Order: sequence, then C-alpha cells, then structure tokens
Amino acid sequence: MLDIKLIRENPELVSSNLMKRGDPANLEMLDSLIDCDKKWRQSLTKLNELRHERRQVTTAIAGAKRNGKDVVAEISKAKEVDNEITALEKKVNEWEENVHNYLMRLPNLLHESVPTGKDENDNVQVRTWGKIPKFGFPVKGHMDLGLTLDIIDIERAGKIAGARFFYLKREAVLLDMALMSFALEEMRRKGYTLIEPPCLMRRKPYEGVVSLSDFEDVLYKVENEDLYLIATSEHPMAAMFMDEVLKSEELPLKLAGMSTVFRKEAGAHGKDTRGIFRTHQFNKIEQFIFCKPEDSWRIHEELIQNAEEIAKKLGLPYRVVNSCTGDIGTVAAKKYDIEAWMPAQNAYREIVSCSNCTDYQARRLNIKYREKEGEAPKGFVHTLNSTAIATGRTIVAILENYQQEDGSVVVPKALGKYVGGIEKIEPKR
RNA sequence: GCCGGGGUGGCAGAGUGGAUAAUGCGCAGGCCUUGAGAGCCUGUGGACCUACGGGUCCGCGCGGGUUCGAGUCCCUCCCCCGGCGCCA
Repeated sequence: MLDIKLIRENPELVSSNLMKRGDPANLEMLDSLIDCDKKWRQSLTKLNELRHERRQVTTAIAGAKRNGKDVVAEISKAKEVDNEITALEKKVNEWEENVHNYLMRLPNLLHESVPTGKDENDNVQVRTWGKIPKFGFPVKGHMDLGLTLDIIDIERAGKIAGARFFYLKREAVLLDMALMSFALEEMRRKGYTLIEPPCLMRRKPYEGVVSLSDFEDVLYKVENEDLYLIATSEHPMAAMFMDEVLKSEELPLKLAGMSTVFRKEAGAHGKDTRGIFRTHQFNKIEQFIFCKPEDSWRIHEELIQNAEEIAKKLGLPYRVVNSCTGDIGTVAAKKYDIEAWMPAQNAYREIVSCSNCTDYQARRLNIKYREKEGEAPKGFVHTLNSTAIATGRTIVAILENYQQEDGSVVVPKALGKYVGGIEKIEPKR
C-alpha cells in the first residue's frame, strides 16, 4: 500500500513511477483514488459538523434532565440530526471504502534501478557464476532421470491428486530433506532466527502480504473456513508482527522460515507441464527481513548474496537477473532472480526470487518501529524476502547438472553429511 | 467443542447509560543546575479542516444492535487465562 499523503502531496511523482509499469489501469486507478479521496474528505468534514451538532443537543438533554425539565422537543431534534448522520455516514463509508480499495490495488513504487521491459525476456543479467557443463553424451531431462533412478513418480501422483503433484521416493526424499537441512544450517550460521510457521492463514493478514489477484491465481482456500494455504513462508513471517511496533534495537530482524508451500499456478497452463519444475506443492526455506528504511537496500544485496552462496556451494551454475518492470511483482520495489542452468532445457531457469518490498507490506500490515521505549513510532519498517532454497527446482538442477554417462547422478559434496554419506544415485532400471 | 474469567494510549491501571478516558510509569520539550539527577511546568492515540492561532470528529479486541446518548446494555466472531472433554 502506498502512502496516501504522498499521493495527495506529490501525485505527479507517484503517477510517473506507476507509468513505468506500463499498465494504464494503474493511472486510471490513481485518478479515481485522488477523486474519491477528495470526496471522502469533504463529506467527512460535513459529517463531523453534524456529529458536533448532535453532541450539543444530547449534552443539552442530559443537562435539562438533571434539572427535571421536559426534553421532548430536544429528543426529536436529536433524532432528526441522527437520521442525517446515518445517511451521510453511509456515503462517507462508501468513499472511504473506495479509497481503500484503490490503495490496495495500486502496486509498489519501483526503485530507479529497475529496468524497463515487457516480460521476463527483458530482465537484465547482473552477473553469472560457474561454468556451463559440457556433456560427452546425450543429456537427459530430470523426468527421465527420475524414472530410471526410480526416485520420482508423477503418474501415480496424477491419479490421486492431479497434475503438478509428485511422489518423491528413495534418494529424492533424502535430497529434499538434505537441501532443507543444508539451507537451514547456512541461515542459522549467519545468525538468522529459524522459524516454522503456520501453513494456513486467515484472509485479513493475508491481504496485507499479497496482491488481491493472488487470492484467485495462487492461493488455495480451505472450504468453509476463513483459511488459506500459504504459498511461501514469507507470508506468515511477514504477517507475524501485524499491528505491532518493533523496537529499533531488535532491527534488522532476520528470519529463516521452513515450510511446505502450496500454489494453484492458475494462468500457467501449458508451462513446464512435465516433471517437478512447476508444481502445486514443494518445500522451501525462505529468508525474511524486517528492518529500518535506511538499511533495506544494503540488506537486499545481502539476501541475494546469501542465496548465491547456497547455489555456489551446491555447484549449480547460475546467473542473477534484475527483474524488469513487466516481470516484477506488485509488492516489490526491486527484485533479483537467481536462474540456475538447466542442461536439458539448455537455459537458465528461476530458482530464487529476492525482493525488497520497502514499506509496502508493512503499511498494509501496520508494522512500525520505534527508536526508544516510550517514544511514538517513527514509521513503517521495510520488509524483504528471498528464497534460500526451493527444493523442487533445485532437485531438477542437481539431477540435470550432476548426471553421468552411465545414467547415475552424483550428489553435491555440500549435501554429503545430510544424505547419510550417499555419493551417487544409481539407476534402478 | 463446553463452562467460567478477561481484552481500555508505549506500559500499568480506574471508569455502575450522560460533562474532559482519572491516576501513575515511561518518553519529549522547557525551567532550574558548572554538569547529571531530583523537583517543577507543558506535551505525549488516530483522522479531517486550518486564516498555522487553533477547530472538529473518531478511538476502550473486530463487526453489528438497542438508545436522544454506549468503554458501560444486547448479539456474532477473534484472541488470552483457568477448568472439562477430544486428540498425533
């Protein structure tokens, strides 16, 4: 959510920033918002005058009653004013609701370094790491490997849960757990507080964290309950301190959340349909930060470094891209992706997403900070999030990059102590 | 799930349908002081309007209702504490 005061005082600044996102609907919403806000404030002033009038009448009633005087005339006057108030209140509430709805729909302001572009093809490469492997044999995709190693079963998952689900078996289960343990240990060592959050959340906190369209496209809802399955532990971690004021000395608050996550993937029809690259459910370790506004850009770089370090230790060739205006999400002011090299696709594909949401989530969730005990809150915190590890896609990258001519797959050294010393996954058929 | 108790400014804690949410702590500014502290004075939830002097309204877990008028009475829901039941 943007600052309504900024919109009032500096509408050109906001509109020129929104223009960068290339969606004219945003500017229309901004105009409607400014219009509704004006009407809301005008009608609110009038409403306050009426309420003032009522107060004078009811105080007069109280005084007259104490003196034993007749108050019939005053009461009917009060009723009259009451009716006017009720009518105007309805209008004021409508204007206010409109303002709120527009505010909830407008995306975050973009950082100046965000490149302009239409879609992910216009993202700008920031750096690369690792050597793209050369294979002296025909490269297999992760699905083929999954079958011959007998560690992934998509078909039966389809039977019992539908498309985009999977059974992991044998070493794949170990790999999944190992990736989680490995990433958790990396984060713990860096001083992050480990978190295992609720995997379901109510609507209200959820509205503070995601864009409204996500309720349709991303989030699974539990029937007959006000509960949604989380799409990332970013969400329950962000909402954790809703309506609270954090102490300056405990900032930056660095969290690492571990959870299974659930995504509808609506609107991804036909994309990545084979395998476990894009699924409705996977496991993930997520970095999450609450910090003071002046620290967020420095910490954004820190988060991407942390994620890169994990990719490096796993020996996965990757590149970092700066998401362009057409690809960045609603809540982010700037977003880096890490894209790992996927040999079978002969392409870099996203495995990590790292965003600075500035004060956008914090304002929606009402999370402030104060410099000193007893002082008034200084302002909204900034929030940032970044994948540490997402197991599904990382397993794809490992299988494909570490495959051998004999059909086996070598386990990355960094995972050795988490997989019981298994060094290689052998074909079973 | 059931029964009982509770939820009031940053914190503690009053408030039995009617005037200004008392009082204390903390915090900020001022006076005093060589300095600090103590003491004293003023301020310290949010929104809107403003001729920037102020003015008005809202605010007691959320949302409704009764009433001329609700922190106070009634209803739904949420959360916390205690007890019972169920449960991996």
